[in-house]
Amino acid sequence: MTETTERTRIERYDPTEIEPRWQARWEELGLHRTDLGDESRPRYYLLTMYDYPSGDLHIGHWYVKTPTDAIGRFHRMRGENVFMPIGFDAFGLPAENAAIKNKVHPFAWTMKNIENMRRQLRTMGAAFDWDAEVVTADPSYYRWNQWLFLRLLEMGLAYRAKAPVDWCPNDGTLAREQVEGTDRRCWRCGERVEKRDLDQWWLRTTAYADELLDFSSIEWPEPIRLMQTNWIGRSEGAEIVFETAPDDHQPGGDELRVFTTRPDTLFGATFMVLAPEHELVAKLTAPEHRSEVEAYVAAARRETEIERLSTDREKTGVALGADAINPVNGERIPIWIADYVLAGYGTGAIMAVPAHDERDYAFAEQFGLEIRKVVAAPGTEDVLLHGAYVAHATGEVLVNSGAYTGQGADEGGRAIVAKLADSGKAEPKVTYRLRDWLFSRQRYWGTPIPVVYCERDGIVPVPEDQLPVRLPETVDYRGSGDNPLSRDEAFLATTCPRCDGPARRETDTMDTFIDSSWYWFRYLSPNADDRPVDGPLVDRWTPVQQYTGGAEHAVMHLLYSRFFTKAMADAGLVSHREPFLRLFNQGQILGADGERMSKSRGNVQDPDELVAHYGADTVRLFLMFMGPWDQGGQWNSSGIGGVHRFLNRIWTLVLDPAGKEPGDPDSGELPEGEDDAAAEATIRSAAHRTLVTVTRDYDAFHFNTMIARLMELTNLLMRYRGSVVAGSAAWEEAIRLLLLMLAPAAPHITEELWSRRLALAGTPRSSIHAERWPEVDTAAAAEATREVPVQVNGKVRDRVEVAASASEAEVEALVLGRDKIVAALAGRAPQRVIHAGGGRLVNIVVRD
RNA sequence: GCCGAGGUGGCGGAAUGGCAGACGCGGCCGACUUAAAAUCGGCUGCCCGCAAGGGCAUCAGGGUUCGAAUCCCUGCCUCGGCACCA
Repeated sequence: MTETTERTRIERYDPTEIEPRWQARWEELGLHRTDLGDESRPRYYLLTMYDYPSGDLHIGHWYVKTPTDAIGRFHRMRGENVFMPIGFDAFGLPAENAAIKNKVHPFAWTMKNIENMRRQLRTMGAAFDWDAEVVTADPSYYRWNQWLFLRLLEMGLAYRAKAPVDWCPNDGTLAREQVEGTDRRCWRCGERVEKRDLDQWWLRTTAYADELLDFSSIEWPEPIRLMQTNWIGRSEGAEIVFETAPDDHQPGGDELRVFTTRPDTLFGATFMVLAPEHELVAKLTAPEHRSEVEAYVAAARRETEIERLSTDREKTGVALGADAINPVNGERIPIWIADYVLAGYGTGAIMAVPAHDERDYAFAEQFGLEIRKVVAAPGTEDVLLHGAYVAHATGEVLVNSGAYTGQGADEGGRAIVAKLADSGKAEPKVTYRLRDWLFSRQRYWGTPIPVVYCERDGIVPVPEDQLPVRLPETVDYRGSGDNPLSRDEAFLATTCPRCDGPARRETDTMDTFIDSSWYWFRYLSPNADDRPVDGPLVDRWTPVQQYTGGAEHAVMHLLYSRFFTKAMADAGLVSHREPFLRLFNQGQILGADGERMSKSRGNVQDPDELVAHYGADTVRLFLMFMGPWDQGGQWNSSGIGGVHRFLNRIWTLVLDPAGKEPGDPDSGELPEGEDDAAAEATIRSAAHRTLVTVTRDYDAFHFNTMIARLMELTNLLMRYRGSVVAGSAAWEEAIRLLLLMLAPAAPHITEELWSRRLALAGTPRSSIHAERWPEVDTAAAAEATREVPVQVNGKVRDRVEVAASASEAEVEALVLGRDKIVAALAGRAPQRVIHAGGGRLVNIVVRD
């Protein structure tokens, strides 16, 4: 029999057989169940964002989860007790919409999807601890949303109030961050959002505004921190009190408070602008302006329904026919209303300083109002303005500012505030862009808000022992507009817990972001039926060490979770104030067309198909190999064969080291100039050097280069396959290291090969995933010689091979004698010789 | 408009002050095969040259440096976030 036919007997690498077998086995062994009570090892809570059970896993889910799994497996091999739970964000609109469309109950639809996703998730071979699973639509979860809500209510962090809110005709009320784009569309359905005055439930996120700006105890990516910082939008300034001036139609004397970040420009205030919704508008409007003002206010109410093209459209507004008095100089200045002043920010009124604010400048130009320069950069005091001067130059001084003229702008501003403060006309003030979180929703498929409305006692919380307030199972959730729960008389009618009189239940449900604001705590005790979170476990296991997920949640989920953690800390439920110590945002996988993957575009890559063809290990590896994890990218499957071939080579290498490929010209020969000992040293050195970089790459989540290094090692071993050193101690060690290093990324093939090797060696079976991460042998990793590139004036002209231990003087002597260098120097004397990077390179500097 | 990330072969990308293009895809050539596939080996940035060798090259332009894809300045382009927040 020839070697060729012998070779054909080697079993083919067949992931479709191997992978389900090991997945079943791991589950049987409970390999991925975390003993939360194990204190013998350091704990590592690794969290990846749970998913909405839309029904289908797409490649994007794999892109987040499989590298995260590799991180978890790596940490486990490093001796840590890793907890990697998973669950489902199971409340939300798509279930309800699907229910309306297909006439299935949202619960049935959701649970069917979860079933399917559990199956798909298992095909990843990820080490999720399924025992910790939570499903937020389950009463055993959402009752604790209700419990937490009651606690927040007690603490004054939840409240009900009437305010102009964002309203989508399909989806009802929305949080501010759920309204997207200049033209203000609903983040879910894309419909135009309107403003409505409604009584709604709010969470007082603004109570933690300053603390939310402090990231000093967490390691989050700079872009996310910036986005949150900008979203919170802290502005320091002053509140200044203007008074209305008396005139024919009103007596004056009303306070008009404004917030400004530029009190130094107070002398430049030449008019005031109120938001159209401002409470004093009606009172201040002069009779001859009334019709015009009322028309403008009405138009502003419809504003969001009107085509809004861009933020730099023309300014509009109308004068009220009343004046205010500038407290700093007693000057009368006209009061206008305009929609560029927002009712919801600051005091809903501004002092307009056209000379030093672009918007005020545009408005003043539009309506011919006075523009008075009061701040000037040094030497520009007499220069005419051609636009608002807003820059902050050093040495700016006040001009046209009465007694303050000539003072530095900052110092003058402080002095003006201090002076006015004496008479109660000003106070330093900090204002935030952040608003409280509107979390009540007029939909069925969410957590019922546990309060009742009593005719006698008003709003009464449902007592704890009556939780959960369950969602009624049959309800007419079809149709739009009003709230489905309000159509269910049986749900609606109740008695007041306080007076036993007739009462009606709240029919709003909670925003699903409530569910995700604390779910990682619940993973630690998903079945506890007497408390939301387990104090001792929470103390031991949280904050989460590493969180992974998309950056699209920057100002929603990630900010809400920080808020909840702080609120829960203040409620005494947890002992720390930040949820996630380290955050990593992986990039997004786009469709082959460069667009977001979506069913409607038809550009969704189905992972099941790829798994059926190549196996999960190949898909995992390919996703990690594509590029840096935080970068994402356009889907293009054309390279996946290369990764699959890599796994095939490893398979061959391990199972058939002595094989000689038919047609391989070098097979069986050692590289020229290498004897057995040298070859073994080369192999050992390569394996240990690979271990150094691979360890570093796992730590830094640089999976693409990690895999490249393993490919290099594989390619190197491939050159020795069939030679006398194949099967040597060095070879065996390299194979062992290769499998261990690959195990976190490709768990199935490595487990299979590991078990076969153990069987061959007659050693008792054990999982590769229970092995310890190998130690580097630094002596073996060292190389005997190094190659030094030699530059002349920065251009590489030669390379020399020197002993690793060669001194700079030795290298220099050798280099200067080389033919190519002598030629390149062309008789010129070296002016300087630079030995760079600890002997990595030599640069000879000569002058022409 | 403001804030942020980025721009490197035909393609994904590597190198974050020291050999530009690791690794992979694709392509070309060869081995094996009746043949093809699979597999294995070699070559593959562009230009000049038979070759040895040389020149050019990291969006564009300038600067710092012995040395720049990397640092600085100016501009262009792509992607993400924000949307008149006083």
